[in-house]
Amino acid sequence: MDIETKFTALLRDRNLKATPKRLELLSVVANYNSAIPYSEIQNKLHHFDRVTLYRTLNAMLDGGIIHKASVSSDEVYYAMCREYCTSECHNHKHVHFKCLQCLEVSCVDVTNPIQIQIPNVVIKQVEIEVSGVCEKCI
Amino acid sequence: MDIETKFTALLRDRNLKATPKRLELLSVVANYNSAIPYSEIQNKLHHFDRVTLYRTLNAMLDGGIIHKASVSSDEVYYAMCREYCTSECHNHKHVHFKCLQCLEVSCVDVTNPIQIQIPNVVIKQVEIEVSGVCEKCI
DNA sequence: AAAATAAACGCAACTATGTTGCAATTAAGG
DNA sequence: CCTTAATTGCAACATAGTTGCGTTTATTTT
Ligand SMILES: [Mn+2]
Ligand SMILES: [Mn+2]
Ligand SMILES: [Zn+2]
Ligand SMILES: [Zn+2]
Repeated sequence: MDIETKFTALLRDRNLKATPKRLELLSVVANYNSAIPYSEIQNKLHHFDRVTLYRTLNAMLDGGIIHKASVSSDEVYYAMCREYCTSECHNHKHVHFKCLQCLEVSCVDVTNPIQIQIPNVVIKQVEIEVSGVCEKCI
Repeated sequence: MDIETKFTALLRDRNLKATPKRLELLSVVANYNSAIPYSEIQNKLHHFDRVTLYRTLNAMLDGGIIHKASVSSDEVYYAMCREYCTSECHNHKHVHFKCLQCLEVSCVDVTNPIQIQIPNVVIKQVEIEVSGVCEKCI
């Protein structure tokens, strides 16, 4: 089964029409070797209307198909969800790493499970954003 | 030594003039019982010019006097720096917790040190954003 | 295969924050 | 009190977010 068929099935599974725009956006996000910055999506999809891009991204986020990987509140990055996610629950066990040199953001699985405890508090979600220097930039 | 004198000294230490605007902003941020959302700063300082607020916040961030406590990319929250920080290095050992119920964001010290390791990568900074339900909202 | 329908799309319009330049004001030091 | 460099307010521009609405289209129904 080719990637386009896969995306079509994925979209329909989330009750979203498999339109050319959505398939194109997904292929752009999926084919990027790391988390893709918003500006890069714009570059690659400059023929999209601004609002369409906005709504398409939101639909994918809401459908649990992509997720944000923003690190340190500058540009927003997007990456495919690997696990099964929904709008309410993005089940990511990984962390986001941003290289301060090449500005690449990637989703990284950590071996040792992160244990965070806060007294008298119910923890629902933990997001970890790591920055430093990546393998290529050392 | 009263709080205003303290802030004046703090500003001068970072080579920033201790102007009434800056002292007022700092007192607003410091007197808030948790991390203060941007909109709340605006409410309390509606007599500030938009650009002045923008530049004052930036000066405080750059001077390592306040820091951002943004959680999940909605509104930006600000809090006083407790440790000695600079623009390049905000030395925060704490995590940011956001209550999904009351939307309060707070800086929380964690007892057990968080250990994150990523192979072939130099880690410079780790930011942890926790969300859930706070003590008051349980 | 054609028709029906609900969703998706493009365009216009508006809001909000970020950002810069410049002239006027003001804090800090002598 | 004077000087000077920093700070502030205003105007102006940029960009992302957001909504409404008429048109188009993917998918379902006949
Ligand atoms: Mn990720
Ligand atoms: Mn904090
Ligand atoms: Zn790198
Ligand atoms: Zn709460």
